[in-house]
Amino acid sequence: MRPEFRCDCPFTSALDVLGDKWMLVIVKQMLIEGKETFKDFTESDEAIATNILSTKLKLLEELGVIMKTKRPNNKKTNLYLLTDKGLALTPLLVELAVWSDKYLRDIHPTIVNGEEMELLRSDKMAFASAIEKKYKEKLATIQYMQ
Amino acid sequence: MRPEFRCDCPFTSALDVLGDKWMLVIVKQMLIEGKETFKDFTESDEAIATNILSTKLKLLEELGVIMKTKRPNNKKTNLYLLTDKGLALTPLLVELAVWSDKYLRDIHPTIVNGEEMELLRSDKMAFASAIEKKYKEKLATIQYMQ
DNA sequence: TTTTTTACTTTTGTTTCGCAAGCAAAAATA
DNA sequence: TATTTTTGCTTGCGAAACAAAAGTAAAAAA
Repeated sequence: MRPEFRCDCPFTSALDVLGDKWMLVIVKQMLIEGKETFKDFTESDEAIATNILSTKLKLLEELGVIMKTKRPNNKKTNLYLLTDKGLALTPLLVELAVWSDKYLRDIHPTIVNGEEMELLRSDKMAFASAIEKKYKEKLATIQYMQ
Repeated sequence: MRPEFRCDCPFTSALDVLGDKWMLVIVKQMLIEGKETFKDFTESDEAIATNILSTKLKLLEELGVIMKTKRPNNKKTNLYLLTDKGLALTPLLVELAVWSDKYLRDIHPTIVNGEEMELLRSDKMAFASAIEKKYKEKLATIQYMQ
């Protein structure tokens, strides 16, 4: 796997890999919404098509952003879990949300605005740490093939 | 202009607007590489096609991320400058570079690795502040139609 | 006055996206 | 045990986005 990088710029190279409509949305669904199975993703608000989901999950796995595994007692359902490389995208996702919160409300007034946005506004690093910690605890708790 | 948002999630909404191959690359070229004119962009490492460049510049302007203006003594050449909304993308760009630096080198070894990466690694917020400050100083210095 | 530069648009592919349908294996149910 | 449902895909096809090449028109430079 070599996603054909445009040049040697670190900014651009990240976008060569993540810069599309779906890659970071899938990571967000795993990190924030706890989605783990193919089914989980298809039932999302964002309504991703199954062929695209399939393609992107493969890409994310090849990149090492997610791992594909199973629960010990289920041979059918695949479990998709974030790796360290995937979890390291948390600060990036947080910056996306911070920018949306500040600058997108004028053209998209229905962006969610609940209590959970308070911590994001007052201390984005604490917000990032909290969701990272939560995900790591989950990884330590659930059973899956390693 | 209403870029058809998939849902009310702040993460996803940012990606509805910025999640493609070019939007953030153009912002980066302005912020980091000082590109200001159509010509400047066409001469980039990333080699954007002129039709796409034209479309994306329009989109960025409609979004309020950039402004299109001219120098007082030149009726031909357009000047593209970042607005506050565009400058506010600095922390996001910095996170992209931080992640590339840490996690993309194994599959893309020629990513630039000069002295400027040191500050990024040791203090990313200082790095972000430095480039934001530099851009603001430039805005205060150059002449353009307001 | 002619040439060059700048900022595009147009044309014509090609690739990616995305809906709908289909399918096979595993799991759940009767 | 047999049948139905669930899960995780793949396939086919139309639509949209992307991209290379060429063309254009106005301004600036020579």
